[in-house]
Amino acid sequence: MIGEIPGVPVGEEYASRVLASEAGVHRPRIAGICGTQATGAESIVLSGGYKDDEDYGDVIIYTGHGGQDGAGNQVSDQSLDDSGNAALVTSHLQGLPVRVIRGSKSQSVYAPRSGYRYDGLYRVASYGSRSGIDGHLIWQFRLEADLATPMPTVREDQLPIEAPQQGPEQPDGNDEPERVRSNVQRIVRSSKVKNTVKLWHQDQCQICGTRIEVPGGTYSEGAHIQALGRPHNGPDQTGNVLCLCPNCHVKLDAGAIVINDDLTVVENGVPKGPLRTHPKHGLSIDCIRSHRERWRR
DNA sequence: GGGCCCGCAGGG
DNA sequence: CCCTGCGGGCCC
Repeated sequence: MIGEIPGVPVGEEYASRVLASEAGVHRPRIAGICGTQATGAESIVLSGGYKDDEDYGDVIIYTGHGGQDGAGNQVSDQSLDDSGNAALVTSHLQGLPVRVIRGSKSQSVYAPRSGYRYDGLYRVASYGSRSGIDGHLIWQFRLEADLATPMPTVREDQLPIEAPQQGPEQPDGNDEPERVRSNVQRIVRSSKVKNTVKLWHQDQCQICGTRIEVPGGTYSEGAHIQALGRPHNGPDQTGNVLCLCPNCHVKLDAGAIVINDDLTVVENGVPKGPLRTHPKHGLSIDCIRSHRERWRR
């Protein structure tokens, strides 16, 4: 289950991983990432197992899993083929929320004194690879707290991390990027209907054929033909959704592209060829007509 | 407190 | 099915 677990408030504590698992907050009993490439990540645990992690409370630099020996040393490179890491990529590409759980073994000042604590929803703002402390390739994910997610409590026996001091012995400039809460983070609504359509088309744009491939995944957008809500009142059904690249999505939404009843794509009055279709993906002619009527000119 | 080893659920 | 993974308890 992606997002909040009903009945589980932010700050809920669990004495053990087994109890957190039974509550559904973080189902795996050992692994730090729960999820798959297809669904995205449900939840992650910060438990001090990866020394390259950084925890600033509302921003977390989370290291993917894999490549370790039993003693917590990186002995080989990490990969995005690893299901947990690929799940975090999907969460980024689809803008999905990820539950964050902090464990007492984390070195962070935000770690709970004992056991595990659910700390709310975060988004995967970015990700990338680098050489880790132990010299092997690691993948890291920047998680940013949702606006509704409160700053976690600081352990009383530890001081919060001080910002780097500006002193005369400091070199000019500042390599440390300013930590500012990004409230322009794009939050893409994801629905079962859109995911179904995107899966049928394997993220290939039904208009231009583009399939955006990035490390760890592919990207497309589910676009409603007839817009939802007033005054258009389009249905949230697969017959009213297209799998599109971002460019064609904008063109469809703003009327640069309309579709004829015979599924010919028309861009600014010029026929461009047939819409790509899939046998399981029946389209609503009513919705196509309604969209065309909206942009009659 | 550290090392060990027995775990199980989730995922391919 | 087999394998892995930011446990956890027990022994020393």
